[in-house]
Amino acid sequence: MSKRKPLSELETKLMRYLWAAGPVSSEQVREGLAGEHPMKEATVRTVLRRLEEKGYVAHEVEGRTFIYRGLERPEHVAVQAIRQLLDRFCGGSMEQLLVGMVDQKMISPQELNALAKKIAQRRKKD
Amino acid sequence: MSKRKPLSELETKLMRYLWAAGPVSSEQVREGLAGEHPMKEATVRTVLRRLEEKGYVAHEVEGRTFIYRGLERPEHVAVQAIRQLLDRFCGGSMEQLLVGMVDQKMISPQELNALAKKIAQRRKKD
DNA sequence: GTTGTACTGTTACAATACGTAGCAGTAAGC
DNA sequence: GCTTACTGCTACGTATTGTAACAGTACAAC
Repeated sequence: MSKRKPLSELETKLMRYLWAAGPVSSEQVREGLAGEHPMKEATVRTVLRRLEEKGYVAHEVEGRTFIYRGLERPEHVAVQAIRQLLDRFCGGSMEQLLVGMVDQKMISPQELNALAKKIAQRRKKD
Repeated sequence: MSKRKPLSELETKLMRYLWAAGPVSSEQVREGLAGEHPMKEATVRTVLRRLEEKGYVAHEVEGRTFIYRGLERPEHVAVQAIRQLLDRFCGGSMEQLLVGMVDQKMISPQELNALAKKIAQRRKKD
């Protein structure tokens, strides 16, 4: 059940680029990240391959070129990671976690309340 | 700014024990985890030392013995990790993250709403 | 149809991180 | 002094990560 290997630092960078730029070739990835993190093209391909092994991306062949795309929305990856955090640090208690967020001023009680309402509202339209 | 190394699997186990058991010696940690994860005492001490280097625990000397304690509440460690997740995967948007949680049925809109209210209520008493 | 060219497939290797310890040193108590 | 109970320092195999070269192959252009 989605007990996937976590993303390393560099892998995360590539994923972010994939999510932002949509389906791209390895060369495009290299160019896109050249400023932030220069790599040889072979390096990029290795990381992409590993990402595919880990199940985060897939590729399709276009002509002779592999076009990669992220398999999941970033929020989903984040949420899966949070699920682990919950178990590991908060005994699975979502309340504890939210309280912690408020404590650390990650979000104010007002904002939290407003967001919760907003989300509930939007959900009603099913 | 709190750009700390993350906890490994085993390190997390030790932290959980420290949080649950309060200030303890390395030997106590070993005994406490003997069922779940048997280790030699030297191993326990190495992990504790690394935890201290990473800034998760501190020790004080009692007689000849080091007594370790966790520096932060577990929820805080979780929240810090979430902060990173937010930046890395949701462009810092808390809303996106909460929506993701609801999408993946980590929490229902109703529960979220109720918790938000509860937390806001409790906060008012300052 | 030979020769580049543009890709992918395979393999390698150094640097960390992790789990697991051993051994040396030292202070305390007997 | 000798033993005990600790800590300090060091080591080491394995896995992961970042980095990449080299080999093979198919299309493209002569």
